[in-house]
Amino acid sequence: MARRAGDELPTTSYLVLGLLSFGEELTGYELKQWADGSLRFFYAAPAMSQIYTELNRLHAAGLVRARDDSAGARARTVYAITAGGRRRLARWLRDAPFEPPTLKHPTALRLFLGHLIEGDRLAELLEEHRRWAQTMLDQLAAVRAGLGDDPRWSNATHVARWGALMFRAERDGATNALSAGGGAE
Amino acid sequence: MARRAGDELPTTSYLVLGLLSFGEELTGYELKQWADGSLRFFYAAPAMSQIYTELNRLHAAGLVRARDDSAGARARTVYAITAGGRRRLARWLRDAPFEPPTLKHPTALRLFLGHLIEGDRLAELLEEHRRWAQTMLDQLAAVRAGLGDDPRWSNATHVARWGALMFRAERDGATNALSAGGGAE
DNA sequence: GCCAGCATGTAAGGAGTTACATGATTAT
DNA sequence: ATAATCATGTAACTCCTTACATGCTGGC
Repeated sequence: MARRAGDELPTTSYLVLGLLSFGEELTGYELKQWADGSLRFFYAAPAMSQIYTELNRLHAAGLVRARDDSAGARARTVYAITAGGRRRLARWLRDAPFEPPTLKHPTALRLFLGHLIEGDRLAELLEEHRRWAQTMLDQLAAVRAGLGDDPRWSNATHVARWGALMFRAERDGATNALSAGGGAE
Repeated sequence: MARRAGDELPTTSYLVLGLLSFGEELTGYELKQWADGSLRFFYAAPAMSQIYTELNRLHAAGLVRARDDSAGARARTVYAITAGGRRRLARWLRDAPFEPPTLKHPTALRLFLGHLIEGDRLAELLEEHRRWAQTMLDQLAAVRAGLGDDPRWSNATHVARWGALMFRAERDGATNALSAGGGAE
């Protein structure tokens, strides 16, 4: 991804900025937990080190404010979004052109190349995929339950519902492939 | 993505090797067309330059064979998978551990951050997403029709069916979000 | 004659990962 | 005590993309 136009930020920056836009002061560590806990259902969660990189970038650009919150000998820096950061994020949300989702689906790739795998092994993989999708559905349901009726999370609830549709498609796709020949053709 | 274990190849290598595993001799250009035409539905198609990079890598490792097929002044190199390449691919398909799909879903991210967008603009984005998903469904249906009953493509057919489930979830998710508040909350 | 498509690459560089390194605090 | 969790970073490196560069060939 070369040559980003001068002042443009990568999507991951907006992702971090977005998490901060709910108003809380958060550490890098906490941001990672948020990302892993809820965002990952629809957007690959960045690595810990990447979060710190983004925070530095955002701080250098004045889009977040850093406050030292060390307790005793323990280092702790909390970040909050600035007014400029909020404007910048809102501008991106409004002006960025539509971008289709990016998907990399190793299991589907392996099914596509099924002529080179033994049926049993392929079935195993599809079964594992099915289990994974079911786990995601369960975790998503838990997240959704945690959101409750708070109107502050109404958009999160919509996304969670959408996610449930996606993971059900994943689960059912694997199940179909399994019964259609992944196992005993 | 640092420190790939000595002899391991990135998934994109296996993707190219996989396209060649159907037995035809193909140019880099043709591989790109294949990738764009059928594979992209479940695996982000690599850029042209990346395909050439992979072909060089695979050739250096003896996994593909290159044959000069230039016609007159026009350069043309066709690549074919070698026996070693086939073995290597089969080994990966068999031994590689399960890997969950990677998804980056900008529209869902923007919906998640909907508190910072005007309803109309959000609705516009969701509508665009819905249209995109419908287009993918149409194109996928065309691909599927082209596959026919040829048993050689039975796995491709399974993948295409799976893909249809996924894109329907995309379309319906956007539609739901649209009626649930993306438009007029 | 000219444009779309065929065909092949190189260069620059951003995005993001894993591995490494370090230390404080809290629960068992 | 000791393991898990909290917390922060650096280094090295791979992947992959965009932009650039070049030229042939066939159809209109």
